[in-house]
Amino acid sequence: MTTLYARFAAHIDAALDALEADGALTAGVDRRNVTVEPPRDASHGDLATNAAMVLAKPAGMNPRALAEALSAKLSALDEVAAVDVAGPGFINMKLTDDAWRSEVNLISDAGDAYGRSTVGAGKTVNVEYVSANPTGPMHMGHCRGAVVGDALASLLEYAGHKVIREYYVNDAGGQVDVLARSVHMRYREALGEDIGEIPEGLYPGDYLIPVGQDLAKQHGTRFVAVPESDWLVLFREAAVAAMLVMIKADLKLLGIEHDVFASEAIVQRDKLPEAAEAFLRARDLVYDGQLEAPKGEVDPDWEPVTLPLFRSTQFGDDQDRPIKKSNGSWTYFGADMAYHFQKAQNADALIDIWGADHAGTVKRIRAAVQALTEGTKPFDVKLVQMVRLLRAGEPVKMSKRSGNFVTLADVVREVGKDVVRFTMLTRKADAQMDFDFAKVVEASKDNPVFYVQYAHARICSLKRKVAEAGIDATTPDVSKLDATDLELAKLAAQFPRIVESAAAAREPHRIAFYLYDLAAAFHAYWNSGNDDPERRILLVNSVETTSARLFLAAAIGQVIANGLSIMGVTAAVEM
RNA sequence: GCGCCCGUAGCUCAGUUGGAUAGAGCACGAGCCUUCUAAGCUUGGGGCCGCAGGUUCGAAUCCUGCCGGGCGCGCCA
Repeated sequence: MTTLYARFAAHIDAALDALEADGALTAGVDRRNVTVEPPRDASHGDLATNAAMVLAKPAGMNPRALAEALSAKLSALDEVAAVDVAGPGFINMKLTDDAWRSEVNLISDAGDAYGRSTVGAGKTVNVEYVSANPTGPMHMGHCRGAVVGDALASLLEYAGHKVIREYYVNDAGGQVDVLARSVHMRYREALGEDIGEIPEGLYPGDYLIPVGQDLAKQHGTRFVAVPESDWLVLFREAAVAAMLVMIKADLKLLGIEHDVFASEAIVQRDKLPEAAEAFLRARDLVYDGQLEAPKGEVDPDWEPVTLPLFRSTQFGDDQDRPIKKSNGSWTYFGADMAYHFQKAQNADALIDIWGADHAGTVKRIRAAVQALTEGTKPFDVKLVQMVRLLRAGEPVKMSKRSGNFVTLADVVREVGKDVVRFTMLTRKADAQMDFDFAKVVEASKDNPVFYVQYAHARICSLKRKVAEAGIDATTPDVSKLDATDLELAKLAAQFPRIVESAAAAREPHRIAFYLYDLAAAFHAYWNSGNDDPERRILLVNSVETTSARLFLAAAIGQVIANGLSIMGVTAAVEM
């Protein structure tokens, strides 16, 4: 049994086939833009399709005439009560009540699979997210990308993709050397030396103290008075490993677990950049050349240097990009390019979640992926905007220098995983957002986290009440659901198509907005029982109506729970 | 100087990839609690969708040019 919207998409497709067979429609016209949607204005009916308008032009036909022909076919369907053609060629359908009742049954039968889709066709998508430098605990700056990436990964799974959740560990650059030097100071400190203040430019955080202590325990004084070159690699690896343990623990607080932690150092050790360079040189996409001096302000230190450059301008970038530095080591871009090359071997599509401050590097990586995969692997970057932390309306001050940043662990501890995750998904990713500690825990309609959770909890409480009242609701009869009840079913029935469109657009926030709408509709339904006791769900003198409405409410609760599971938020049973 | 993102109600934001009369919450006005949890519900007012052109049956959505805001801009990560 397919869901209602999927079924009607198939009905329309079949009707168009029939029209082609009759010679009433030119064969072979592209149908990709044909949609089935609820009309904006409910008075137009339950479902609308733009098929006639979209197909008329390429078929060389009059849209109204095509609409009439198509509506004749559609009106023959059992589930269709009425069809009319409106405006320039919209086909509006009113469905029978039974069509909607059967969807309630379907939700109940499908349970936590309701809304799952196969549009992903099992294609593998690699979602790379977080990828914070392994130099300290996670702070709030990383949080939104982590949640958006994780929810997007779940959403794509729900829509039928295979998903690889990946974290790229930048353990090869200068920053991890700085980390290693910071740890070396903590190591000496652990051996009893008075190191005083941690010097400017090193990481001052206390979280490095145990790392130094461990190294002291393991190696004693061996690395105190020897040159840096003797200990740098060892200390770097130990420090990065320790940082990753912390980061994984932080991510776990948010319910996030990656499948793959890919190391930049290993990318370099395995000579992947060399392979990528050779691949590109063979196609004349890497050459040795000089970049022009930047326009605008003149930098007196500018000197032209010959470097191996990737021809990213051929793929729409503003200038070609160096893949190696003048000292012969790889640039960040050079390694990153090779890393994406590797990811593309094991996936059909790549998605990166980046902070908006990296917007300037999107073009070059896109160019590189296009060049290295010869255009065969779709690649998307989702940019995630900054979150402003507020406490009672006042911005929370953060200073990385003093180590006084707000850690992710602190925030999760204060407001909870569910609140953090849901809140991060209440804006589209590329819009800036405020996170106010007071507001996100507020128990009011103003707070979507609470509002959606509350709807689910209410439904659970209802099940308990019905049981307490001694009503046997085990054999619900959906024919007892009237037109008012079915309005809720209509909204619930949209969940599968919301999932598909959100997945296609890579926009998990749409699930959050949909759940808010569904919760609002349920609360309104519930409250209508205050004005009119006949509209209550629990009616002690009518077992049939009670069990039917409870069945409907349970279906709404199921959809809310399914949506929340995509977001990684717990569906509260009571509040 | 160039590139990217953004501009929708007084405020915070949605807008189903081009559909019909542009929506929600807050705030403001008016109703509603001996309750299946009022932790809310119903209802009213409020809009040149930044501006000007273009594309077509049809534009908040796509294209071009301006105006305004944010971010970035040679070998950092």
